[in-house]
Amino acid sequence: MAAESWSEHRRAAIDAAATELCEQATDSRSERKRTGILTAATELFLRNGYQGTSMDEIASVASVSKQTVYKNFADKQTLFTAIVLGTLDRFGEPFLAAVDRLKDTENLETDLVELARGYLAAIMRPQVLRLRRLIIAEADRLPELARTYYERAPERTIAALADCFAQLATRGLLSVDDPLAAAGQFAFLVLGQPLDRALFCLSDKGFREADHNAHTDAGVRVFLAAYRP
Amino acid sequence: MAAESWSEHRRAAIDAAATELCEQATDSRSERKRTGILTAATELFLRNGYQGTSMDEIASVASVSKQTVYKNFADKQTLFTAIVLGTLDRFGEPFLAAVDRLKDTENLETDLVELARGYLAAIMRPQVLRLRRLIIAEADRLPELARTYYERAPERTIAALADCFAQLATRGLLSVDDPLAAAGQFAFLVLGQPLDRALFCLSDKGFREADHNAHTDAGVRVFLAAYRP
DNA sequence: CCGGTTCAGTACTGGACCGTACAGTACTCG
DNA sequence: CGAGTACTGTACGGTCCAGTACTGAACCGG
Repeated sequence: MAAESWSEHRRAAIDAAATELCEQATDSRSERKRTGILTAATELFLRNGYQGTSMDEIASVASVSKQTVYKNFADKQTLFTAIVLGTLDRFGEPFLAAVDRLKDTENLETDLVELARGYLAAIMRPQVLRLRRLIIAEADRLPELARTYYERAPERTIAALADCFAQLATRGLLSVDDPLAAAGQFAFLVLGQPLDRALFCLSDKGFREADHNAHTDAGVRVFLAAYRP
Repeated sequence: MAAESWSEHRRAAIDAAATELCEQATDSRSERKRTGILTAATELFLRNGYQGTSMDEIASVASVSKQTVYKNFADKQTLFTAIVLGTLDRFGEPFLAAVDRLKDTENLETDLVELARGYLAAIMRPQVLRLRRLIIAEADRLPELARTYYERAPERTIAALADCFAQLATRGLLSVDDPLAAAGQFAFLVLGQPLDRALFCLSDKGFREADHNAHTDAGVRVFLAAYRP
């Protein structure tokens, strides 16, 4: 039963990612309705939360009958997980590519700062923050989903960083004996405080770019102080 | 209106803290009922969340009529904020004292590791984690409460750490020019990854004490590499 | 021990919302 | 163009829950 629900998650996620990617191409009417439901539901879930969003509302915003919603998604949870896993994949990829590029850096310090700034900017986007909060909020009701998110977003990113740091170590640019630990330290030196604050004060725009840059630079400085050969 | 609701929060918090502190002393019947409601509601809110807890349930667990609940607390939100601010004060104090003691350390490295371990252990207690998740989950509905929690828990702790680091700097034991930034870095080197993971996988007991200690020690090592004179 | 207050128990109101049913309409494809 | 499918609109059943109303009983100060 758990496995069945799980494979359903996977399918839904793949569908979501696919439809999101090709936006509104040569799709039949059904497909267009489906994407309309997905975008409307994404918007509403991210803005009003899971409990705060009703299926009637989703149908209304998507300009679709409620019955059509239920024809495409068995129930509210299925729709929700489809959206979470879809947006997850959509936002995660670009940064992983940036991490991979860092392996070949010619100027570690500069590029590491740039990577860190991009990392922070990526995770501090309101949509990403809202998604994070949403999943944390529903982690009791949907533990499987929360775990999947954790594995496919933060953990995956840190693993990629670790891979990168290991590579840099073989090039003699870093001196790390435990790349995974170093990656975690790097991530939370850069993200920790802003992310924590944002989880509580999402509405607050108080953090300006300048602060973020200063914070990021200081974090990288500490990291390099510990791991520069 | 905002100010009024705010002062109500304050009063409720003070009441809660007071009643919690003197446990079950020489209180009149009303007071005993009130504490009963608070403990029952705390238990239920922390275990089942805000939406997952009904006022009927609270009354039932507290062995009290629903009307009595409403006589003591105007509505569900008021009761909730009273509990959050009460438990906040109850859990925050001990660690702040430990931070203060570090100012007079004779062996910085050892004591810093010990402090870090205590910090992590304190924040990884299930009750604290649940409270954190609860507040994050309701941050949209109760932004004022979320902000208050942030200021009185994480921010306050980091400020205390900064104060301590500044003191250690004057003693020549650390070399910090921005104590607040250093405190934030210390905090998230130690807490960041375990806390982030726990927010998503609360049920998962996967993190053992040994892992925590190794993680903490590594974090302190990085911190000292950057800030040792 | 007595008069007023407080409380338990319970029932009720009003509303939100998930998921389904159904009858009629629009679309698609052979 | 016609058969079959998908969609609309609306209404409905069932459930849950916050907050109120009311009655009789327990408590407490004087």
